[in-house]
Amino acid sequence: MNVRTLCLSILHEREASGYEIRKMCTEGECAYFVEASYGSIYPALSRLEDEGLVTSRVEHQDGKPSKKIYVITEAGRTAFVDALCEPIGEDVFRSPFLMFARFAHLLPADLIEKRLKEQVARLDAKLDEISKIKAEMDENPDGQNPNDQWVLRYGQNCLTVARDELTTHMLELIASGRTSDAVAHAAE
Amino acid sequence: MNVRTLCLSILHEREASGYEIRKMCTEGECAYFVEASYGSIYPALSRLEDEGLVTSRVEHQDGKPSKKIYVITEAGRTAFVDALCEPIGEDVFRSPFLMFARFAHLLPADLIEKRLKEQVARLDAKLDEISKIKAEMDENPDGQNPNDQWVLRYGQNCLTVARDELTTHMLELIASGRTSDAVAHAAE
DNA sequence: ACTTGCATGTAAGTGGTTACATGATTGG
DNA sequence: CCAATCATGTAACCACTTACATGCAAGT
Repeated sequence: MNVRTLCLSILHEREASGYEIRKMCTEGECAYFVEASYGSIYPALSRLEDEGLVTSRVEHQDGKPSKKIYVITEAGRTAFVDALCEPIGEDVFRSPFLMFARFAHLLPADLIEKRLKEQVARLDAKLDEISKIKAEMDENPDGQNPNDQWVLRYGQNCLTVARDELTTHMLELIASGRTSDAVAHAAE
Repeated sequence: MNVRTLCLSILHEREASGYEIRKMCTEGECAYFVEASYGSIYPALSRLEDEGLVTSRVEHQDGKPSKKIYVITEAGRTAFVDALCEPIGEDVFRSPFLMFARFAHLLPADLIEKRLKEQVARLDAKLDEISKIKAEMDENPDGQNPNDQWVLRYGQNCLTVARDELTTHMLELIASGRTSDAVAHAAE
């Protein structure tokens, strides 16, 4: 899932500027399974333009800086569908949290508790975001991507079990941690 | 979760060679949430040695090439615990599969079905691996990491919902796809 | 004869991120 | 007055992957 294909996927649905694409990645409907920074989006877009997969036009706005709006071409649509037909790459799940959990017993119990609560909060925040997007989609269901609901529900369910796992089994991890006595002792 | 910390985490539990560390990442108990290649492990280990966080000894074997076994030092253990105390980085979930699902309606129904089955198979394979590791741990429960069970269950539950989501809602995605008639029509 | 597994390592390439440079406008 | 939002872009850097180089032994 390179940024190039990501841009094509967004432009497949609507025209957009680099700035808008970035926003969609961090806040939009697919925020929880893709991400990209300006430093990768802008070069990707100009490369796509060189290859004729998108075209651009500059739109002047008053009060705001002008923006460069990219539109996908027929060649771009074809290239995107071709990319989708390729075998699907492996999903990547890299979890600093699980690394922490695996070695929690080395740390003081109160730190473990703090980190676990932070993790729950993070999952809740993501779940809230998905709910918000779902609500928005219910409000104006005009000609939108038919599978967005499907993807959103998938994410919601995965995040929900993760959250539930965490809350119901928190205490076990905390209990594995060091008491403040043991930590003080180790420090001697 | 850089490879450096990954190496420290493994060496914290047992001494190992670069080759063995690689195997643990691809097959071992944490295979489903970390990964690393030789090209990153070997340089990381020699850098760790330069910094005095690990030491190494060469072990000659007959019939097999000699191996360089790395052992963590006290400084290494401290550095690792210090790293664990840092705020936990965000979990990364990059999903080419969800990108595919989101745009499945652009593709022929039979291709969608094929890809979905592949994805189920992949999830099943990962679940099998976890079960196998769990079984191994039940067989010889000698002084092993107390939180491995916790992490394994977490992964198992997350993968299981993903699998169940997929199997129960497969047909919706397939139905959104193009019939072979429509595809033939589009090709004209 | 060929592949697989064991074992170490390097060099080139990739696919990004972070930080910087720039600048106008709005809101607190 | 400062921060944030809108908006584009580049350059330096980073962490990692892929492919290559090497070699021996056991299994198929």
